[in-house]
Amino acid sequence: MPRPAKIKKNNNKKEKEAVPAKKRKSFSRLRGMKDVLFDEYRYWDLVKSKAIDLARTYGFKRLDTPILEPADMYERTTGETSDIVTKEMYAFVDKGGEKVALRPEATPSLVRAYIEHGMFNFPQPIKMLWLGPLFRHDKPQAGRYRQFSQIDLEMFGEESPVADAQLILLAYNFFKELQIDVQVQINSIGCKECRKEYSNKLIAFYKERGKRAKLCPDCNKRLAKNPLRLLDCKEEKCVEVRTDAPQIVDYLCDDCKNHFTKVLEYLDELDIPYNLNTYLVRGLDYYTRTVFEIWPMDGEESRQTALGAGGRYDDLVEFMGGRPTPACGFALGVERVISKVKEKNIPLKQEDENVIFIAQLGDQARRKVFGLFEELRRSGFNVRQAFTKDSLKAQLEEANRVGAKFSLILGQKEILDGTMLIRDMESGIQEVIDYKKIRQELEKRLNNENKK
RNA sequence: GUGGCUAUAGUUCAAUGGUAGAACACUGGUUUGUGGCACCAGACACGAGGGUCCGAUUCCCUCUAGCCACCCCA
Repeated sequence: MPRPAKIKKNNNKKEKEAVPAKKRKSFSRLRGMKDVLFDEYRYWDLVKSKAIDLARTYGFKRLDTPILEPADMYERTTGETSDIVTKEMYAFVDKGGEKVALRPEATPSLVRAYIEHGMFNFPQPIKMLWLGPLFRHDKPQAGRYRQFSQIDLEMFGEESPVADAQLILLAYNFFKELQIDVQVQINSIGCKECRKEYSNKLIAFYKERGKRAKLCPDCNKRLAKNPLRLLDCKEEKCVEVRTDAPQIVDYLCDDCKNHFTKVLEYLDELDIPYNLNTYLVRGLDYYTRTVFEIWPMDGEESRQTALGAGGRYDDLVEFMGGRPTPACGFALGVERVISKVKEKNIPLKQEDENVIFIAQLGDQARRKVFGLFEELRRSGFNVRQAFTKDSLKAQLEEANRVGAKFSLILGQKEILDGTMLIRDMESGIQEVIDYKKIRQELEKRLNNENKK
């Protein structure tokens, strides 16, 4: 009976809309969202603490901003034509009728905070370290999630090229210390004035006869909307046309050229390997002058997803209603960095050392040992326990799992004698010790360990 | 948004048009006051819906999800 089958097939498509209404017995993660479980979290700790330590030594101070912000803040800064805003933003109207968005990037929030808290009255420059989740409704892929995290470093109120170079140095050191080989791609896209001039030249170039036909459809649109992005296209035909295109470095005004030259000089001075990439333009509207990306130096050239990116945005503070304030910054993609760390098999810190496990038998012992645990913990010992378990076997299993060096065991017999057992977990040898001398005994044994 | 590959236990993977296996992990036991090793036992899976068929985890379709590439981006 093939006929009923067809009818049902048609029904199937209609059911598609009804799926969410279906009763679900269990729940699963939303698309593109990740749970970070215990083992994975060790990598997060490594990456975050590296960023925090490094940033602190360069004088960056940490701050946080809300996850929810006014949606139009991004529309007006990130770019009304950018994919981030037009296609990927989690935006909705809240109960108060306000159009809000889950932040798709950090910089606008940080600029907003700078202005809102009158940070121009603080000693300049303001150096910020920010890290947290961002949201973009993308199609999930390698190194891309709908909720992802960035580490952001921003510097406000400093026009000097030293600032640019220092940020790049910081980013470079971050990767170096994580043992990830990277290369800095760098370019200058000038200021409002010289970029405009270059932009016109570029449009003129691409409008020369025959060229438009060779470009991909996207690039034809870009020509009207955002001509700089033509340089970014990876389509073979477009790359070919591009080779003869005018280069922005030749059109920078004196100030911009001077600024960029200095940035490069500092990088030379610091021995940071960089590639002057005249095709590098960033996707966000607010960048001026220096722009850069951090690329992994892999054998495979195919995947050239940036691990981090940033640049200068000298007009943004004023544009968002603040005083004219030069600024620059960059962002690192935490998930991408972590996947590189994993790829390189970079060793994580060792698990806890010198763990003392406390085991008990019977209610009376359990009660007594509660106090001992607290006492030892306060004295700085690395203590562990499994007081919910009754059998000694189960407790020693746990001791083994956490890699305990010694286990202290208290049972009825020991309570009566005023003693406790100390078991060396490696050798299995155990001795009876005076309950009152536990601390001394532990100190003695741990000292001996360290001497070895 | 477009395209390719995939979907079996907690994990990594098998097999099969007719009752789905292993390894590791987990729980219990050998040892009712002693972990690691060993041995024994146990629990746990065919992503969802539909079709073909006597019978589908297997073949077909749709959906969903994952991975990957494009777009874009960190």
